[in-house]
Amino acid sequence: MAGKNISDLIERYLKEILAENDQIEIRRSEIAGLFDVVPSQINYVINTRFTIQNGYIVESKRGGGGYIRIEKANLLDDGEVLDALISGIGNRLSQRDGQTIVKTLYENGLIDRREANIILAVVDKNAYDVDNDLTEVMRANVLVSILNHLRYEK
Amino acid sequence: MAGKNISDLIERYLKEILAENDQIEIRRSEIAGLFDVVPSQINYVINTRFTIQNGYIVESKRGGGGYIRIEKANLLDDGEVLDALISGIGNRLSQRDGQTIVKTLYENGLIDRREANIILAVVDKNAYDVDNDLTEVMRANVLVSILNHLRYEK
DNA sequence: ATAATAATAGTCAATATTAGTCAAAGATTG
DNA sequence: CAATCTTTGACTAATATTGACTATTATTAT
Repeated sequence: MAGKNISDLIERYLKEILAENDQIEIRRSEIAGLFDVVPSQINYVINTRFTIQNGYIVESKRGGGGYIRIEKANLLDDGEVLDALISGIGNRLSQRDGQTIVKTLYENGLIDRREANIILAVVDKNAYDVDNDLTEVMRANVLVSILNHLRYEK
Repeated sequence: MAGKNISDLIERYLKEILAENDQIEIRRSEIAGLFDVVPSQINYVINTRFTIQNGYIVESKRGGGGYIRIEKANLLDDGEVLDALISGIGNRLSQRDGQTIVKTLYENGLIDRREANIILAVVDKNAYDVDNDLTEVMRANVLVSILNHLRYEK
């Protein structure tokens, strides 16, 4: 629990700031310098400790003036439904199963009609111009991405 | 929101003026001088931030009395907005351009915040678990599929 | 009129400045 | 000891900045 390793210290440092601001913007190299680690360790900390499951949204930009921004997500209380749906999706997903999931989301009040229609477009077999095997893989991935975004609102 | 590089500052400056006038006419070298950058950086800003996907139309003239004019595109109905956006998408689409499109959809009232959030999930770089080339192709396909669906709902 | 010159903007590629990925090596834990 | 987590760094990718060169239009000189 304490902070035996540097990643934990970096995590704690960032979370202390986030306790007072609901968003921070860092320069990766600065934080790395502060803790005397290689810059990519900051990515490691973010990928392991600031995920959406942990309640954080991370955005970044490269190039001059680049940054990494960490934001506290405003989590909704449908997390468990979403967890269940996500774990039910494997590596691939048929159009039919996708439609079933959309229906479940709608019936549980997680999305309205218009939102359902958008997601149905994503699940549609014509949305991917590749062979069926790859389509099923892509469909699974994209739908999971959507479900994860339904965890919070901006 | 981001604004630690000069291009962002120039963008913001121009958009502040455009918030009150629906068109502006600048002398490239003047703006460059104002921000102390080389003139061609103004082209960079325009090409990356004032495209049709962003909802702007740009015209210019060289020679004495030359100018660059930036105009807010005044698209009449939703169908026209969708046509313009779709025509700007080729076979591939970067995350950045995808985000720009979502923003334009929102600003034109075609989608609300929650819907924007869903489409952002589709456009997110983590939504496709394949190499970047294929991701860009898939992203273009799926987003076009969504845009076409937006035509027939309401 | 025509040609030369000045006054603009456009293009493109080199360089600079960031962040991201990935896998190997090392450390910790059970 | 095996599994997992952390640390490191070489390589990659995205974005921004710069400047040399080009293209277009207007003005001036002949």
